[in-house]
Amino acid sequence: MKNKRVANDTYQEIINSTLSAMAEDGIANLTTKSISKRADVSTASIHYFFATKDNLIYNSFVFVIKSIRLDMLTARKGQADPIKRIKGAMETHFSAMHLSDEAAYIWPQLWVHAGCDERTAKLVRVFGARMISNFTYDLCEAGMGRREARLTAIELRALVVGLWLEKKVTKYAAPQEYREVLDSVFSRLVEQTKGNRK
Amino acid sequence: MKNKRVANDTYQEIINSTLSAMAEDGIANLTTKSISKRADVSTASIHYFFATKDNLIYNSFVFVIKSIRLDMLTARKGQADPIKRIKGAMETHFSAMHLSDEAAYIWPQLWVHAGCDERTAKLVRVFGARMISNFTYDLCEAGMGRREARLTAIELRALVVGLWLEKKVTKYAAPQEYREVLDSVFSRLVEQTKGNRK
DNA sequence: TGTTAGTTATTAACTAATCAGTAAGGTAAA
DNA sequence: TTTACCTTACTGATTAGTTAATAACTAACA
Repeated sequence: MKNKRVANDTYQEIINSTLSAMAEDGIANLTTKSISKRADVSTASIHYFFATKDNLIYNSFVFVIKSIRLDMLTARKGQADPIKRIKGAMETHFSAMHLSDEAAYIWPQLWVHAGCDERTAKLVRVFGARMISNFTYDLCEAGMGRREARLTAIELRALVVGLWLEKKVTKYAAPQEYREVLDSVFSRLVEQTKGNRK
Repeated sequence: MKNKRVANDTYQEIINSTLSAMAEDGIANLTTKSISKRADVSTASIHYFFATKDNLIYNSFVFVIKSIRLDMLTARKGQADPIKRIKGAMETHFSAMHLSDEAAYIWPQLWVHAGCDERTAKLVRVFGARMISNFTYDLCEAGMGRREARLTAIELRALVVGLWLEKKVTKYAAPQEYREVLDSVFSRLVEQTKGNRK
């Protein structure tokens, strides 16, 4: 009954299992055994594909970042209105289509890991910088000055992260309240840029 | 050379060491041994004071939350202007006076732990809810309607969390830019409530 | 066409190190 | 002399990672 799967399946299954184990029990309780159980492979297979546990964790994070970046790119495409482009990107962050609900708990783990692993830190930094850069571009197109656009982009990015964290992790407001906040931010943004579109 | 410290010193030293070990190596690499080395006590002492490692982690988090809450209360006191009260609270979050710079890395760990430990989740929830409640009260006093005040409070709270996380963990903007963002948010807030103070 | 040689995927069984927690006893202050 | 504090020395469980063997497929060749 060996070799029942192709290699690529097993590789991805190990990553999926890593993410779901991490989401459920936290990175502190993540073991090769718990991962191997979920993926229904031996612990040796994990080392066959990823060499070390650390490397597996890093590659799982790479997968998450890539997935979200892809989703955001798709959401941006074919959207002519720059403010709507930002809205789409922010909402993608909330829904995270390609990822399971479990995997959404990965973000805080990513931040934690970035705090003590330079490779992961770089991953997070590059992703965030690109998001701010995109938002700045969009806001300029909507008629904002360069400086104001950048500051607003930083603010929007922080807002996504903050709202997302509160909704997913701490949840002390009702779910629809987070949506209302997001909506009111966008009507303010539309108001702010009204009249000076290029 | 035994018994060189009083119990309370050791107790607190273990908590401090837990926090700094967590900040440096992450909760995943937190061991009783690494803590005992930092605190310069035996691992048995940790169990003498806290029984289990889990309990030690929880109590360390309690200490962090209590410290920040105390700082925020102090910052609020004697400040008549409601908007400045909010500003003070948000800035406290950034400076976190009583805590070392290291300990500031604790927040993401707290969120992560809250994701898989109900006791910690409650701690975080109660703290955040109180902050939103305070902000809502202040905004009402500044002349906002109840509903708008609550939504703005949620937004401000998310902004603190987001900006703080980006500044401390991901840092892809320059340090003074985060300050500029915070300042522009407050001038907007002053503008928004101008004229309708009670 | 069937044999074989080689590659890839996978495992059971192991190891050496490390882990959280315990037991028993020592020390100093009250 | 009791009590609170703290240690050394241990334990059994668990850990990440290794090894040696093998199953399953691939392609070259006879």
